[in-house]
Amino acid sequence: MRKPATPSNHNPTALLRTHGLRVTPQRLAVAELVFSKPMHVTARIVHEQIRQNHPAISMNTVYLTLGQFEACGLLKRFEVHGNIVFDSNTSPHDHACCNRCGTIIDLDSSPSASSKHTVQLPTQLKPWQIEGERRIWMGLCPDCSSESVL
Amino acid sequence: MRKPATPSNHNPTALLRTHGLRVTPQRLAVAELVFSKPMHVTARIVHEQIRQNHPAISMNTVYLTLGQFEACGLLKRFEVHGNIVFDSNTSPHDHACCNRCGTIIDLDSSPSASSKHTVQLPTQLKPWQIEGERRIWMGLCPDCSSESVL
DNA sequence: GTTAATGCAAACTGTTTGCATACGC
DNA sequence: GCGTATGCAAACAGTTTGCATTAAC
Repeated sequence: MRKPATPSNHNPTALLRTHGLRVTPQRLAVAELVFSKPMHVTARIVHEQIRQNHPAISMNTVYLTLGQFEACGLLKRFEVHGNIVFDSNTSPHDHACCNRCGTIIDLDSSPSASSKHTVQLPTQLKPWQIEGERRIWMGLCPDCSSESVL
Repeated sequence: MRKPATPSNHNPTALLRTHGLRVTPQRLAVAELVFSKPMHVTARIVHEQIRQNHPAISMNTVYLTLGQFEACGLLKRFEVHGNIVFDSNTSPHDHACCNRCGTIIDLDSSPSASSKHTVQLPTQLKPWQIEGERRIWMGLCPDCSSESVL
């Protein structure tokens, strides 16, 4: 039995260890949840989900854990409608958010879109030291927009 | 003395009246502040400013008034770092925000930029009913980035 | 006089902090 | 055993709500 050369995202324990984080049941549960697939979660959602198996987990722990995952580069944080949302897809991409149901989707960085990401720094920002850019589209998702017609 | 054909932004009283809002001293003070020039303000900032001349104005009134101005289309609301910011520039444009000092600037909709605004709807969003799009650049403004070198 | 705006206080949400205890290493 | 993670509670900021009073029309 040989250790894999690179830690797998599918092995939360290894993932925590390689980032210098102690492996605790709570942390493991959060990791299993948020790294199981690309997703967008708030602290509240994580807390509710984890509490099903760990009834005693506190919001404090959830916030701390998500913050540490972000500090490690495992999660990205953004805001929508005043809520902090953590995204397990850490590659640069835009989002769309449904104003009615709150669904958030990732937008592909298509070839044309990705060139946008790298080139089009507005000339006004040349004297700035830009660290990143966030773009979010707002509107109604297909489900909600069809409902609103009815 | 003749009434001008179109109400001027420089006449806050007329501005309120043409939008069906009663003219009260507090509302007038808020209007004079936020429409005097393009600016970005939070409810707290408005409250602090107005209180210098209207010591009794409440946060409730500020929130209500800003919300009404938004409903009338006189202000646009966006978020940055978890704060609700009201923008008296209601034409579509992007923002840049300094992560250190919090300064927010408007980005010009240059010819090339404005074409972006109209055309580049990601194909993924075709089944969506998109109402708008927000883009914000984060980083250090010229002042803060030069300080960080020292 | 009718209706809406105001101010006060309280409620509420999301987030952060302090601290004693429990537990991974 | 050492040092960090946890849970609890309290603090905190920003925002919203309820309601009696006041003021605009």
